[in-house]
Amino acid sequence: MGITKSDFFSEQQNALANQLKALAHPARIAIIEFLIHKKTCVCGEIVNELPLSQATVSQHLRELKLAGLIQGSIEGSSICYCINQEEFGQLAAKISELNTSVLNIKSDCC
Amino acid sequence: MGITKSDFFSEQQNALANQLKALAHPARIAIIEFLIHKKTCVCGEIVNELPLSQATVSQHLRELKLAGLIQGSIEGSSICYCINQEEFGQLAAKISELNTSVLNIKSDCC
DNA sequence: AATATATATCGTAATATTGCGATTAAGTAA
DNA sequence: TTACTTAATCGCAATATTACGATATATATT
Repeated sequence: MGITKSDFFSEQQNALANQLKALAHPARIAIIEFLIHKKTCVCGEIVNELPLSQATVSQHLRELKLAGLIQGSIEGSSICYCINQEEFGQLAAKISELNTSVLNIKSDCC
Repeated sequence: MGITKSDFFSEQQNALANQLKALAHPARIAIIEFLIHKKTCVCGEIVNELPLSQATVSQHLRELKLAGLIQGSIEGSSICYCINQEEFGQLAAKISELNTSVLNIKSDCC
């Protein structure tokens, strides 16, 4: 008990849940928004932007990377991060698709 | 330590993170998909659809309700659930907006 | 080589989530 | 009223997440 019963759900459901979970933290949303705001790769500045320790920010970056939402490439002694536009687009598309279906619902009792 | 430092992030960032967190579980995605599939309010059937106990499903429904993504209304001795189309649409719009910004990024190093 | 800078990882404490059996609450039917 | 049905809540155990100091790693500079 206590563990998420992933085995009983579909690949798609688990995959979507994982990417959403990666986004579902204010610090990680702040990172994404910062990368959007900078409109390019960002080396190093992320730690200074957030009210969190370097270790914690690194952990958040790791989770976004694992979920495929950002990429990092070595640039000298630091690391450049940017959004994985392809993956982010696919996630947005899935949500949009769900919403299209939601709009088709004709509720009759709520 | 260990607690999410919500105070240091904006209202918007926390609100978005909360709604995403509500969606970020395969069981809760399955619930949303089931409500979409039925195309109307659903009374009672949700527990039978999921490989989880009644108590656990009720808890997931509660979280979706707290996040505003679904609504429940009393229908005799059972409860009818349906998606809150307005709230779901707003969440989808936020993600879509983020993605529009992401598409404007011209990465030069990743 | 020695030092400095940037980032990742380890270890650990605090907190949150997941899941379920048992119970409660509230309506329905007999 | 008593029994039945439906759904929420309680209490608890297992697991996961969040955060950070300390340490490790890896590149750059002197």
